Amino acid sequence: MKQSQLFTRTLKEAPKDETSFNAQTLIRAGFIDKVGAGIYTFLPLGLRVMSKITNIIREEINAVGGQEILMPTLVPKENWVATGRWDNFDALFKLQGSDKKEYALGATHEEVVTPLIQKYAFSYKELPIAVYQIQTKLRNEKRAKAGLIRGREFLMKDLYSFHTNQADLDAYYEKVKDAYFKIYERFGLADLTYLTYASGGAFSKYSHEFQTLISDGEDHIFICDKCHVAVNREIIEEQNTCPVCHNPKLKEEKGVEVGNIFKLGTKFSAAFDFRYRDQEGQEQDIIMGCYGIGPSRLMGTIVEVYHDEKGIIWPETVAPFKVHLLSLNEDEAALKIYETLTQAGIEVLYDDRNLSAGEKFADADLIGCPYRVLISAKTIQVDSVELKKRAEGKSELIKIKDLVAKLK
RNA sequence: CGGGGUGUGGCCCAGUUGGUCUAAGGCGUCUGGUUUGGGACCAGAAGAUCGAGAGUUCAAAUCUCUCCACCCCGACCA
Repeated sequence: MKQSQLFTRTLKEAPKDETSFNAQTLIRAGFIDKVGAGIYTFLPLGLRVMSKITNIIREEINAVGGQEILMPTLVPKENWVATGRWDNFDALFKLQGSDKKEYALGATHEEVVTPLIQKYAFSYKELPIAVYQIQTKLRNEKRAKAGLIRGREFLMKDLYSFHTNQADLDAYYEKVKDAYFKIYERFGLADLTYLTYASGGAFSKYSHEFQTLISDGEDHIFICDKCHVAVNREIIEEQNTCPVCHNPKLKEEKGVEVGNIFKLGTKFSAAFDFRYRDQEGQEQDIIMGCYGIGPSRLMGTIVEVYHDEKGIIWPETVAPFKVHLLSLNEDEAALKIYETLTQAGIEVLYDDRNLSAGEKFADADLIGCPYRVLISAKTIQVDSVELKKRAEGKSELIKIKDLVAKLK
């Protein structure tokens, strides 16, 4: 991509109607645009990052047998009434169709997925089933805050599993837990992300959150350094030692919830009277699990974790482009390198704009591609370019002919 | 939803004891030229119903009332 053609551009100063680092920086760097409180447009750079994030999630959820579907945003009132949430879920956006029929915008999808699976899974032979979607969720949060961390409209991967018995759910739950850590590992967040014990509601002792430590986090958690697990503030009263090793010395930290997995038991299947026939022909309860992870929130979290005073430092797995190519008055040679790298399958953002060197450097640091390739009169004299990692201070001269191999 | 704060060209902001505001400056944008190793320089230009509405006044960005939007703290986050 040539930067002269990229929609949109960077800002020198952040708009003052955001104070969180992730929102300020993503807006300044041209990844997102703010539409209202907790409502954002994802611009080309931002959407590229989002696609990288969702693809990684997709791969790992597919690997544990999740099948991707896409459910509607518009969910009829009767579905919510069936589970009692029409009146109890106060973050629902409700609206009325031209036929006076009422709907709520999808804030979560147990109300859609449960009757969906019910139409197909009559027998133990069909089970277990796990389906998921990556879809925009709408929640009427009383206070949106912290940029992408808590929006009123946000992207969510929600996986739902249906089982014939508790042991099967328990086993699958552990598989998904492992998949989540693989996902965080690929975002470079595994070290900072703690499996966190949270309230399990009526059907299990605990649910599990995945909390990533950030200085600006909205949640308070109590971590055990030895076991790399934590306890959420809501249950610290009853669980004041490490749930794994019973270490009583838990350290309070601030985190952001980047995932949540939940054993739902029969709560939703019962609401829809969803049962199956076992081998003896007897009717049995369906046991459910649900597993959420928010790609847009993750994007904000990654920015909160990976940055310096100059801008973002994207992990290579989610960077909008791998390479930012800067030309200092060597446009002809730079274009050749751009084409060579692109043909080699390397994602390049080529800054072909007629700007001062300092401005190009500043933008490259702000946008945060992992590698910066610089070509100037100085480097061209020795048939080279200067290669610098965004995360590191030093740069090295690389022969132009070796560049593709170096970056592959 | 309770408390606090802020609204002035696309962005940052000066002005807010009413009058000299026909609203200043910086960034960005456009035109022309000179520039190019860390946010260059010169010359010129465009761009604002001062968040909205109502009111007070000879006179309102400035005072009053109502509303709206956004930010922060808290509550909430099934």
